[in-house]
Amino acid sequence: MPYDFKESERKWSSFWNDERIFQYDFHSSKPTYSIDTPPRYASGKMHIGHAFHYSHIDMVAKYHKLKGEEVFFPLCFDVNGMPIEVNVEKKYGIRMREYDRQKFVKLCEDFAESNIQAMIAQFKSLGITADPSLYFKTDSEMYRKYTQISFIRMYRNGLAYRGKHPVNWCPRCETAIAESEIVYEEREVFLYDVRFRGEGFELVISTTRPELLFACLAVAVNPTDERYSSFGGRKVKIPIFEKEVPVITDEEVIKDFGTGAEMVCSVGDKTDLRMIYRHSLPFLKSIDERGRLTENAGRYANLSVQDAKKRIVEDLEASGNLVSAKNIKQNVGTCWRCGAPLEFLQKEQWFIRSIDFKEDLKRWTNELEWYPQFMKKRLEDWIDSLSWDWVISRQRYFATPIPVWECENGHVVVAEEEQCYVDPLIDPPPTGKCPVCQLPLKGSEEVFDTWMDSSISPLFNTFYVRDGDLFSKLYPMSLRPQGQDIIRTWAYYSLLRGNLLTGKNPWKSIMVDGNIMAPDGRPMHASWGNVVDPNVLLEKYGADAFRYFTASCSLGEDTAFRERDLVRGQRFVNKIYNLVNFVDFYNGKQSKSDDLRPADHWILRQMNITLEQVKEAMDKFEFDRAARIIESFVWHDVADNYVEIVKHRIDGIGTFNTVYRVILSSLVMVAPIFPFIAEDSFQRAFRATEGKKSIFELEFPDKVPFNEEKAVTGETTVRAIAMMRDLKVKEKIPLSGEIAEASIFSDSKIDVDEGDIIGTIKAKQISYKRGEVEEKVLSAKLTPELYSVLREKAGNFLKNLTEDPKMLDAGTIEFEGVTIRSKDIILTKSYHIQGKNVNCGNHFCVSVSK
RNA sequence: GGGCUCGUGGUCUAGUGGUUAUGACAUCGCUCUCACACAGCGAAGGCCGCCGGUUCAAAUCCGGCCGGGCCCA
Repeated sequence: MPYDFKESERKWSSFWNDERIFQYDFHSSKPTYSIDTPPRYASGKMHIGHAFHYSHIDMVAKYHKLKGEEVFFPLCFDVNGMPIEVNVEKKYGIRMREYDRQKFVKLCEDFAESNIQAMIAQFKSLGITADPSLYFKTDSEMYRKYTQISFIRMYRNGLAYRGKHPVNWCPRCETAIAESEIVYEEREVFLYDVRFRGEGFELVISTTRPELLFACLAVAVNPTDERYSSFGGRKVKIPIFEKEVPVITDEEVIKDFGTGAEMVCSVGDKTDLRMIYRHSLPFLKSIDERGRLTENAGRYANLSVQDAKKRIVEDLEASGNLVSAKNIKQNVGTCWRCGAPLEFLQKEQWFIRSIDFKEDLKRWTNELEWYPQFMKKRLEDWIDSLSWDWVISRQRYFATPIPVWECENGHVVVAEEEQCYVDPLIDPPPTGKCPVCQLPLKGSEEVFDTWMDSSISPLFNTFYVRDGDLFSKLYPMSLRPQGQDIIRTWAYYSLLRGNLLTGKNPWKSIMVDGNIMAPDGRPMHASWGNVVDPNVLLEKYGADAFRYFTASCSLGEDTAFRERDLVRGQRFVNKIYNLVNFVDFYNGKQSKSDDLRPADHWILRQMNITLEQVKEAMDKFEFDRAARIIESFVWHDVADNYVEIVKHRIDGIGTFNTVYRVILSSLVMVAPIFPFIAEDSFQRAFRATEGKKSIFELEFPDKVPFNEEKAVTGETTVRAIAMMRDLKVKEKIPLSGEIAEASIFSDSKIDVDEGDIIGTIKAKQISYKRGEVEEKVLSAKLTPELYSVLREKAGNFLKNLTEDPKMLDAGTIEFEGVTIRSKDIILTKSYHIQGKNVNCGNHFCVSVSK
């Protein structure tokens, strides 16, 4: 009966769940390994990226459980924010801002909740055993309560404050637009070169927005631009408006865009915004909510942007200050709903101080262990590039309300911690009236940036505020696993919040994953038709095979999806299934006791090496490496070689115990990657003897003792047998057929286990022969050390050696004044024995005769 | 435009100084071999993206270019 992965997966995922195999035990004496699980976004269907990323995390969880740690791996969902709002708008054909706010929020909650059961089922189908007893949802009042409390604490410590910052604004819809609601379109626009005059010089700037001339705060040039090297710090006058502004230098100015001089306006685009912060320029309101110029524009006030542009260009031309105008293509941000070009508008916003902590942030970043290392650089670069504090307020509906009230004079009252969770649009303020001017207070309509919620996950997980004892036990967490795309958001904000609120990093290590690309190497997009559905794959190959693919992806790198890895994974699962059949079949059928033989010592040595290497790889989250090492051991050492050798003596207790132990250890090693076949195998063939409920209650195996000398003999035996079996196939002798004689050809004494050779290849006798082999040196390999000694003589030496291999016989060779030991040289030879097919390894050849 | 990253047989991947470059999938041969034909053994297939530099020696280090990916509040 072949392995029925569907039945097995159904059975064991329910078993793990029912038996609470992966439930965290708060009273355990084992050390805790805690994972700050990325809350899965509750917008619906499972994408292959989710399946990939959570499989990696699950491998870490299962590996650490097998290492004997108490694993804290919460099951959690992220529910706030715009994608769900958009889904709800689509589903019901409504528009958020035209709909009753509380009703809309309710629709969002229901929509998200309706997806969660399906997502839990998806996790189960992948063998992902996040712990339902550590469950949270970022829109629950319980969770939002701590988002609000953390804000209140930061506010009381002066870390949260109110200030002005631009938002993207649609002048037609008269509403704020989130970054992800912006649709960028390439449009033809005019680039105008405009003359600014200074004392004794003039400067021609290039701009696509002459209507903002009046809001020009400075003219910027690149500091490395030789044309303008003497201009920095001087003053120029804005044409028409005759206002004087400074010339500043900024590296962000692109030298070959237009004239290489540009005006910094309040606020034309994002570059302007960064320069305003960098050079401490004042904000000046230039455009109002309806997209008209403000009174700061003087006689152009109240004109629409388009009309003002036309009038100002005319006036520039009339006054001789317009040098030229030419067509260029430019990406313009437009409203996703109405297509109108967006404006940047100054609005009151809430901020969290972060610029003050740049140096601290870099230190905190450095204190983390990064996997892979290079991801750290991305966060450092991000911190370096910051120009303003974190803006945490959003003008949306479905998120945690900012717990503040305001009077009409702008005095702010912040909620008391005891009130939380609180919705200021529903609940009364703690003070009744404004304590400053006694006017009525109005609840804030603003909500938090969703990163305010998600970035307290390590605090929420560790019972911050809720339970001091647990908090000191669990914080900081062991690991933050996350995607590379959110380093500058989730990782950054969590690091900042964790430290500002507790004075400590939220985790010890961070593991950053890449993305799964479509098979064509591009990102998956529904519109490109290259989306791969993980459910189809699970149906076809099973979860273990899918996990094998995910394991084969190097951490931190983008990987194009490749179905053939699932094929390989499935075959490997099948291989394991059959190996366990072998063990199961012979279990208890031993009739005599026997001692370990060289091949047994050899397989134990190989197992020890494998255990060590797998541990090393898994500790560094190198799943691809771990998978390769295990596969090579299980498939080649164990299945192809060892099992063949022990078949003739499997009736011995010692032999069987070694097979049993090697295969059980292999199962434990592979269990984080292949949990289903590992559990299924354990239950079938090992549970009764091991006395544990699940394979995940075993411990990652320790090294076992073996005899090195015998292992070497074993290795030679294994090689000899492999070569002889190959010869039998070539000579068309059935592998089960008997042969008269097996011969070993060598110039020196070869130690082998004759019993295993005879037993495995079914030979009547073994003969040793010498001197009959004709050798030809094909190539020679030198150790790196030898290369560093020989240096430029290396090439010449190798040439001589190939022509005259006898020079090696001396043990040491004098070559152009250098002494060389022959054991530092590895020769590859070809061998011939007259009239006979032979197979050869490094030191000997073999042949078989019928 | 900037930062980081990847570019290796038909396809995908291992390998970060040492001279016939690892393995998988696909292809072709031979074998039902008593755990497994989802297997075993074997064969064919590569100017290691391009150009230049460092070195006795470069897929590997450095520089430039080309192409893919993530991010840029």
